Order: sequence, then C-alpha cells, then structure tokens
Amino acid sequence: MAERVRSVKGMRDLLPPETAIWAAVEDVARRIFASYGYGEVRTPILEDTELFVRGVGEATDIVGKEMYTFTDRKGRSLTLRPESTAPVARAFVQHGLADQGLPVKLYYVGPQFRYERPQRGRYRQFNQIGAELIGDPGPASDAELLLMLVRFLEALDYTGLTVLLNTVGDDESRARYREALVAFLEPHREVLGEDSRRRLETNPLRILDTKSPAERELLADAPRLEGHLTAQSRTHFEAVGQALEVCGVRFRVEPRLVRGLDYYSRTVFEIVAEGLGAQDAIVGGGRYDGLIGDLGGADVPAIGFAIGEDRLLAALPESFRRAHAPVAPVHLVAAGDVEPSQLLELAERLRAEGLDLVTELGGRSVKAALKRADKSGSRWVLLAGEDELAAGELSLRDLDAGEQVRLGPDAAIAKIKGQS
RNA sequence: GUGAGUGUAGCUCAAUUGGUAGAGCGCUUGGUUGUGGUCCAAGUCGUUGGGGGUUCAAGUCCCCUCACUCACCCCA
Repeated sequence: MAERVRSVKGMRDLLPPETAIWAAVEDVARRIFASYGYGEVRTPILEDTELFVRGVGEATDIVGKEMYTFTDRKGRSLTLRPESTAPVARAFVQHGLADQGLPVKLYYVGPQFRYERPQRGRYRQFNQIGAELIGDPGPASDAELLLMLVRFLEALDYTGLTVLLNTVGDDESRARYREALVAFLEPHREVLGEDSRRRLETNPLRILDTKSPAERELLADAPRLEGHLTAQSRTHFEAVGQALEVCGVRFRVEPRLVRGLDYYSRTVFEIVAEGLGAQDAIVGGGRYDGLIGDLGGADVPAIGFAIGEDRLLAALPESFRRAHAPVAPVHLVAAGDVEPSQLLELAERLRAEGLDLVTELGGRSVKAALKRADKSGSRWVLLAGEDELAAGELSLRDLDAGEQVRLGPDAAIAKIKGQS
C-alpha cells in the first residue's frame, strides 16, 4: 500500500457532526454582532509581510518567530496572517472607510496561522471570531464591545467565565512606566531569565506576566503601572469599569495583564475558561489607538477582540451542543422492483415540498437501509415499494414508535412536519 | 525552540520473565426472497508508526527517525 498523506502538523480536519456545531456557534456570533450594528469583513489570508512587522510589532514573538512567511514567484515577501486586527485595519485605511462616518464596526470569522509547537488548544491553523470598533475613543465603546462579547458567550450557554481587565495606559503613561520599571529591574538583572532580560530592552511590560516564581517575587515590589497613568488614562479606565458594573458585567482587574502585541494601548482584557489546560484564554483583546496611524491612516482610535474559536468549541457547554446537534433527515427507501430514477424523481418532489431526505439507492436490502436509517438517528423512513407506487402512496415508518402507515405523499409530509 | 510521555485493526484497548498478534465496538452478510433497534451465526479488519541493531526467537530489549500528546514558551 502506498504511504498515506496526512494533514500538515498542527492543522486538522473538522468533520461532521462537529462542523454543524461550529456553524451553529458562528451563526450565533453573526446574529449577535449584527444586533450591535457590526458588519462582516473578509480579508485575504495572505498579506504583505510588512503589514504584520509594522502592525503587530517587530519585537513580538509572533512576528519574530511564529509567522508562515515565504517569497512568491516575483520575490515578494508574503505572510499567512497570524491575526486579523492588522489586516482589518489595513482594509479600513485602504478603502477609506473613515469617510463613511465613524465609528465603523466590523467582525470577521476565519483561519489564522502561527508556527508554534502544537498542544492542547493550540494549533498552527486556528480559527478566530473577532470584532473591531474603529473610530470612537470613549470608554463607553470599550464597555459596549465587552458587553457584546459577554452576550455572545452567554448565548452559547457559557457560565463560569472570568473577564480579566486592565489598562496599559496611553503612550505617555506607558513611556513613563517603562522607564520606572526598567530602573527597578535593572539592578536585579541576575534574577531575570534569558527571555525577560531580552525584554528589558525590547518590551519591558511583557515581563509583568512572567510565570517564573523568582521573577514574580521580584515584581511584587516593582512599581505599578497604575501609579504612572496619566489622568486621562486613569479616568478612561475607571469609566469602562463603571459602565460594565452598571450593565451587570462581572470582571476582575488584573494588574499583571499585559498583552503580547505591540499595538495595544489603554484598555486590555482577556477571558479565561475552565478545563482547557494551559491554553485557557478563549478571548483576548484591547484598544489599539495608534495602529491605524502606524499603517498610514489618519489618527483613528479603535478597540477589538479575538475569540479563539477552537478553544471556544473545546470548552463549549454541553447544553448548547445538544440543542444544536444536527437533525437526521428522513430516509427514502426503495423496496422491491423500483427503478432508481423513479426513486430520484420522487425524492426531488418531496424535497421541493420542504422535506430533508436521504435516498437509499444502494440496491441493498430494505433491512440494511432501515438499519442505516436507525443508526443515523433519523425518526422517519419513507418506503417506496412497487405496491405503494402503483397506488400513488408511500409507507411511512416511525422508527421511534415502531409504527407504519400507508398514505399519500402530502399526508406523509404533513405527518412528519407535524410531529418532528 | 526546550523537556517529558505515548505509538498494536476504522475506534477503545489487551498480549506473563522476549516464545503462534487478540478482544470489544464498528463494518458486511445471513437468520426474515419488502422492515431497524435486542438476540444468534458467519465474514471483514494489522507491514505492531518507519528504519536499523541484539537474539535461535522482538509488539516486548537497544539506537535512530517520524507522528501524536502534555508542559515550558507563546497566545486565541
């Protein structure tokens, strides 16, 4: 036997019936996001590498070592998108969406690619459902975006999620704090690990979310970002929290929460779920007030989030799964000497009347066909035998009740629709 | 990129100190020439991930390699 070709490492197939659940989750997202005035954007999977270098940041791990980058036939450097905020921002600038009036509200659903070692909840191709609110600097926008996110998760029957909230301040706050943090850490260089020492130069704030016990101990006495916020940043953050409280959204302020993408500013957040192992963040997001300017657009503030759809599905409540399991269609079975073409024609007429059905054309026994119908979870079987067809009728078998009646096609459809 | 664990049938797993590769589920057929679930019977299913080595003999021991899993890291 020839060697089997397998899917690429870290990339997986999604098969029925699981794909039906994915579709159901995405339907909920579309419905809820639409109810907040968001429209769908679809950007290319491939972008100019420069977009991510400038947008996500050269010093980030994503850009530094996790991108699928290659040169095309003309020598251009292209990259499989590792995230979608930068592409959406690029599209916003490229198409002059600001001229339609701000804010612009967009959402997307689709695959992202990062070259990492796969493990639970982490794939090299993974799907994100994200939303971006572009063009409103106010805290009420932060709160509304979070509200929409929470409502979405509630609609999936999620409970027991923790919303972690923090602010990384505006540029000025961050510059001040950065200086203070480096000044504090510099004398303790020897306590820091290799990564943290490198970050002391490139991105000191990232050191805050270290898991190293020694570093954590050291950081306990470190200056707080909170103490270095500009009055404006502080007011903004307080207003976000207040709005969430008014709307009944529970959250926890997590001062150590900083995010790995350079474009974040002011409000940042994360939602973690239980039972997911080490990769438990199902949502991450925050403000990116400077990104659109960095990409050559006007100075337009924005905020957004990205949901890890694979993780979302991995932790999806059973109740939602049950409610959205696909319904097995009716089976139409030929019995006796019935021409396949005759059965096809009959099936088409029934489908035209709004019946979902699968045909048993295999030329196998009625017994086998019924077995398949039963295993599929279907309740109804329509038997089209010589006798029935001659009389212009069908036998409708109710597999649950074990009952069978002969009746005309319209009556059969009515009975199925009335009882399923 | 680093570390650890695991690879046996489509799936879940057995196989004693190295000694004939198995079970359940699934799938196909029959018991019912046009009737499912339960039951009974038969059939189908393997280069034991791959390569090399040790041995009379390797699923089992050793080396290499690949894949998967988990953790670090990273992040969704």
